[in-house]
Amino acid sequence: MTNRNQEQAFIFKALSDPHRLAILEMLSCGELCACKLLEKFEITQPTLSHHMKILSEAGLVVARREGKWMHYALNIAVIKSLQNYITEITSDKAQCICKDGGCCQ
Amino acid sequence: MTNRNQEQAFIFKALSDPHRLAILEMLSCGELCACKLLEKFEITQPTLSHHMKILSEAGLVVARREGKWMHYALNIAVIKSLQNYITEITSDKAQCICKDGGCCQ
DNA sequence: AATATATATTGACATGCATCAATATAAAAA
DNA sequence: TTTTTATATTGATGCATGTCAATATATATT
Repeated sequence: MTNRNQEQAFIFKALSDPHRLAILEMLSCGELCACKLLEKFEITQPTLSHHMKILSEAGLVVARREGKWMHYALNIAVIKSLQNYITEITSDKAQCICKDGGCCQ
Repeated sequence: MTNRNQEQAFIFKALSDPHRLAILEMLSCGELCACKLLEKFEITQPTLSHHMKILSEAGLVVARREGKWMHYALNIAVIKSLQNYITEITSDKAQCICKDGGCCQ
């Protein structure tokens, strides 16, 4: 269990809530104000703030303050990196434990 | 917040544990026996069984019994579908809430 | 300076989760 | 049929999480 697995597990945890997935979806074509996100969900403002903190700490979104307002945008680099990680760990490799010989044959 | 988001959130939750990511990685080049997985981690047998159940229920792995032994393999279709989902929700779209006009400009 | 507005933090609550020891089940071997 | 082996289930424990009401902070407006 590598460090990389732990880092990526943390990012997957941020993605493991349907509200947060919907938020990312809303950000997919550009930056949005928190107030705009809040309009679209049946959650309170503190709950939205909590979700945005989790997405930010995972690096999935970047936050920008503009006066009173917070603007959030996708962090495409982190998303692409996650995609690469999924591809890597699920692709066949030359060296692999399953080629060590069996314990139960 | 669509049904799709809820389904995929469930899959991301299965991916949000470093042990489970390491298990998927071990399965990346072929089917493995539970006993072989167990050898490689500092967890008890019931804990491994718990993790395999979560991965199975998420559809990420398929289980096959052969006598006393359980063999697990990646379910590539579900993994590909997850990849597509990530791409979809994070790609720019023609119709998007962020083009509705602002609440805070 | 006082007020209003947008967002963040705190504290509480109920639920969920990773883990283990103990036990149960399933299948093979003796 | 009894024993052994591989895996699953149960129950308990400590910790994390999503949610809200209440409050605090930050910024703009008057």
